Amino acid sequence: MVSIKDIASACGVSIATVSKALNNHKDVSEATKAMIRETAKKLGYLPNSQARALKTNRTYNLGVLFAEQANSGLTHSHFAAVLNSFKNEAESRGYDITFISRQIGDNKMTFYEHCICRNVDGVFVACVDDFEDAEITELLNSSVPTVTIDNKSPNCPAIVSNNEFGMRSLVEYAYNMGHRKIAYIYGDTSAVTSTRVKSYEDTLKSLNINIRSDYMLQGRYHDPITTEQLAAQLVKLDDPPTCIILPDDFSAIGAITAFEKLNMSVPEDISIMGYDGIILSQYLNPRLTTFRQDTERIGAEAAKQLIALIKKEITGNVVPVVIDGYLEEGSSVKRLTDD
Amino acid sequence: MVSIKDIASACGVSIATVSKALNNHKDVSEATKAMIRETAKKLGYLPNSQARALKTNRTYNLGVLFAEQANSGLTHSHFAAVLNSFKNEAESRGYDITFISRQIGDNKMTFYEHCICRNVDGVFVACVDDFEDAEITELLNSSVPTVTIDNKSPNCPAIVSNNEFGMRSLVEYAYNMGHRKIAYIYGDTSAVTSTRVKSYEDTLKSLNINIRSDYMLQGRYHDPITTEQLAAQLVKLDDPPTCIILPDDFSAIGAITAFEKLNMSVPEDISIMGYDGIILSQYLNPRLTTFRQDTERIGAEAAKQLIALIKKEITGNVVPVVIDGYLEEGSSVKRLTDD
DNA sequence: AAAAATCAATTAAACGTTTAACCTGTTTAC
DNA sequence: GTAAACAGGTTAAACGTTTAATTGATTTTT
Repeated sequence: MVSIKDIASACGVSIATVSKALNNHKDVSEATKAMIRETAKKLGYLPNSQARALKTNRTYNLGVLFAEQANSGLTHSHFAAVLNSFKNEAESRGYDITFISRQIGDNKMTFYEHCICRNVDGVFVACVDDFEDAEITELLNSSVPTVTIDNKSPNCPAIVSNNEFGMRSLVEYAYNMGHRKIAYIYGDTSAVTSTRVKSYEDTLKSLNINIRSDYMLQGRYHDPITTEQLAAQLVKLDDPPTCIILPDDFSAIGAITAFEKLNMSVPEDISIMGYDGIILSQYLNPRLTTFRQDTERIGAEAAKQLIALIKKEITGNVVPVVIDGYLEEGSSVKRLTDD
Repeated sequence: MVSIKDIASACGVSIATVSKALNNHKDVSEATKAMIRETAKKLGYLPNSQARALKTNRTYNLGVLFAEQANSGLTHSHFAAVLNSFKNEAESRGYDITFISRQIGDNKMTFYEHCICRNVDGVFVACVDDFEDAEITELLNSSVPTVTIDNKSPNCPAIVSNNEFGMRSLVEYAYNMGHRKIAYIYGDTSAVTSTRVKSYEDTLKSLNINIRSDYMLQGRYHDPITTEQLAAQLVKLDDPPTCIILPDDFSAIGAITAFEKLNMSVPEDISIMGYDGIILSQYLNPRLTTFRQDTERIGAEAAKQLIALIKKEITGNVVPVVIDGYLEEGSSVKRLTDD
């Protein structure tokens, strides 16, 4: 590969001059710069990013931590969409993105160690549902600039979807459609879940509806199998709900499966609502009423915040950026006549 | 950060000894190795991957080129699934993956140049439908180890899904269901498309069905909008087809939309078939009959081949690895009574 | 007992950059 | 006319590794 040294000897100047010319420093004459740039192009010179990083400690590389309990990875529609917009935004600002794993070559390591080895400028912790995990906290408490989504940590900027508003929208929608027996299968224990659960309860209260513990079941995110069992359980209650809110759209498939097996039809016999608003949701039968998260903005905002943090334009102690969404009305909720 | 130098002075040995000890060379005594490893751990030493790469020219980093005309990126279910298994396989073998863009910092560059700058060990060209593109050929003809999918190039190993078999399966299935008027909306011009078109034509011939040009329309991959128009066009023919094969499952949504608007129901009024077998396909209404590609194996095989190529265990001139799939029978094709 | 081989370490150069410090010649200031 | 400022360079060190060449001591061979 052609290096700065080759350009230097071709131009009859020192390598320092070449470096400064290519980085457009002020103490190289325009004439020399022009000549250096020209020969650089002619020789097909390309800077070696690791040599540069070694000196400057800047890699223009962002780590992405993409792991969750369900381990669906990139096939997880919602997170894939978030990552996609993160990627687009980061790339347009000159940053590459690299997935953070637990190994480089033969060396096993923690996520944090991986970041240090690779010297990423910062890391986007996406698609993580357990922020209590030892490896995650190690990373979040480290000096590596970090941005998270859906996590309220004092340590690093966070992009949070407006889960309070989202859940309220869903419950109020069901209420307005005449439902009073609204069940909720919620996901794995997490900040998102507790926000949604609180909002579910608060909204019911504000609507003067009693909170029933038999209508609240802990399920799992992105897990149709678990959801299927729980949904079946709910409709077999003596006093079953008329509407069920599911942890996410993909899990809603589980509920649909459960009702098919029980020969119940949606929304005639039972109404359901999802969360996320993935593309799939609008092609399910019936179209799913769900709360659409703005994945486009979430990802882009995460990239902006992370880069701002890297450039020290902001500090870690910021108030989370809240991204709104909207209720996507499908046809999975029946309007009850007795309303 | 703690470097090899710190360990050296802590242990009272030279940095060379430390390096060799940590890389487990033979010419360091076991006792010294043990002591060095111990202090390395105690000091929290982590190797700097760019310094190492600078000397060794091995980054343990694989580039991924992920771009197609529709520009749906990671939200493209089929390619996301392929990438996911590629990622899993690569990571389990100690390789990181980094997306290849056209910029690093403020420097704009071609894909090839990006690979050189970052010094990736190899690159996986996925999700590219135009292998004639100047930037793609520049990369494929370069010295960068490369693996492609769905592309037959003499230059680099390729993983190809068995499109001949896939299309034949679909056509024969339709035939066996009694269909004789089988149309095909095919995707953008590419090796995949021509293989499928040829297989479509060959299969019809072998079944003694005439090939009708009005039943063959060029559409686009992953583009429900275009497909919607073309599907509508097909059913308005004087002698319309009874079954339509679509370029992929996502585009099938376009056909479904078209028929909804025309008040036609699937499969009662018209039968359709997709291609890919994305998760979504089995939750469409009706469930889509489609040819399921083995994304799991395609991605994993791509990673294996690429790493083998990097390690020079294989040369570039290999016969493409063909991955089979299977027909996923849904309920979008009607059994015709007149059979 | 001398020569050869082996072991365990060190020295020093190299990978491709960046950058602080220095140098030299010209211009400006008064 | 001399000092100061500046423009446009160069030198050399450094970033954190790896590794070929070397050294010196011990062991083995004959």
